[in-house]
Amino acid sequence: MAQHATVLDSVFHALSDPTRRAVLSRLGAGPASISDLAAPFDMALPSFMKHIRHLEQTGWISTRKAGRVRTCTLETGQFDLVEGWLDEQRRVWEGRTDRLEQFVTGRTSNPHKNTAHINRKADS
Amino acid sequence: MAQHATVLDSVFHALSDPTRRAVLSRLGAGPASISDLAAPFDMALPSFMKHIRHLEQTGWISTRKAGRVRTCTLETGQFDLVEGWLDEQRRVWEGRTDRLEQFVTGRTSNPHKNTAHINRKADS
DNA sequence: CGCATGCTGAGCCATGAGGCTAAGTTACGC
DNA sequence: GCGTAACTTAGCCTCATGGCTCAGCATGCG
Repeated sequence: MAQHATVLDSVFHALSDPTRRAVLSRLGAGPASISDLAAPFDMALPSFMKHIRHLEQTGWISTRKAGRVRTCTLETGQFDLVEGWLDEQRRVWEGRTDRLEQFVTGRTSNPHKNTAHINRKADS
Repeated sequence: MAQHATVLDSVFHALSDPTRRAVLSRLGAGPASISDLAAPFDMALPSFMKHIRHLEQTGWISTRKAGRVRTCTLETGQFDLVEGWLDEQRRVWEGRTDRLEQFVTGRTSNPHKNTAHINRKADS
C-alpha cells in the first residue's frame, strides 16, 4: 500500500476538481475531441488543456491526435484502482468490527493492522 | 449529483494526501488520539493537526476531546459517497457499452457525439 | 495560396495547500 | 502549585494549482 501511495495521490487529486470529473463523466459516453469537451466550460482553452493533460498524466484518459484534432478516450482502469483502495479500507474496518466483538468477550492485544492479504474484486 | 459537486471536491481532495489516507487506514482499526495518530509521521504537530482538521471538516472523521486528549473516530459514510460516484460513472460507461453493442448489430446509428442525456452540469 | 480551425507553448498572476517555529492554553501527576 | 504532556493558535514561508493572455504552429478548406 505504501508503494502505490503516490499513484493514489495523483489519481485522487485528479478527481478533486469538478471540471475533471465532468470530463470523465462525459467521456464515459464515448471519445470526444478537446474543443468538444471544452465547449460546456466557460474557460480558456489553455486552462482546459491543463486539466486534460492532468487527466492523461494520471492515467484517467488517453489521447490521440489525428490531423489537427486530438481525441480523448476514457481509461477505465483507474476506477478499479480507486475501488481497490475503498475495498482495502472497508476490509480493515470490517476486521475491526470482528475484533470489537472479541473485545467484548475478552481482552485482545494491541490492534496492529493486518492487511497482508488483499482481495480486490467485489462489485455489484 | 450536481449538489454534491463541491462536496466531492473536498472528499476526493482529502484522499489525495498520503498522510490523510494513512490516518484513515489507521482509524479503520479503531479510534485513536491525535498524538497517537501523529507518532508515525515525521511532521510537526501543528502541521499534522491541519490534516486532522481537514479530515474532520470533510466528514471523514469525527473528534471528541476528553480532558486534554482528543480522540478521532472514522466516519464510514464518506466511503459510500465515493462509491456512489464510482457506480454512477460505471453506469454511464456500461450504458455506452450497450449502445456500442446495439451499434454493431445495426440497431442504432448513434455515433459517439451523443451525450445529451448524460447528467452534465458539472457546476458553474 | 490564403485564411480559418484546433490545438499548443510561454509566461504571468492570485490563491491555497502543506510545511515550519514559537508561544499559548488546559488538564494531569506528583 | 509546579512541571509536563497534549493539544491549539498565530504567523510565516514556499511551491503547486488553476486561471488568464498572447502569441505560435500545423492542418484543412475554398
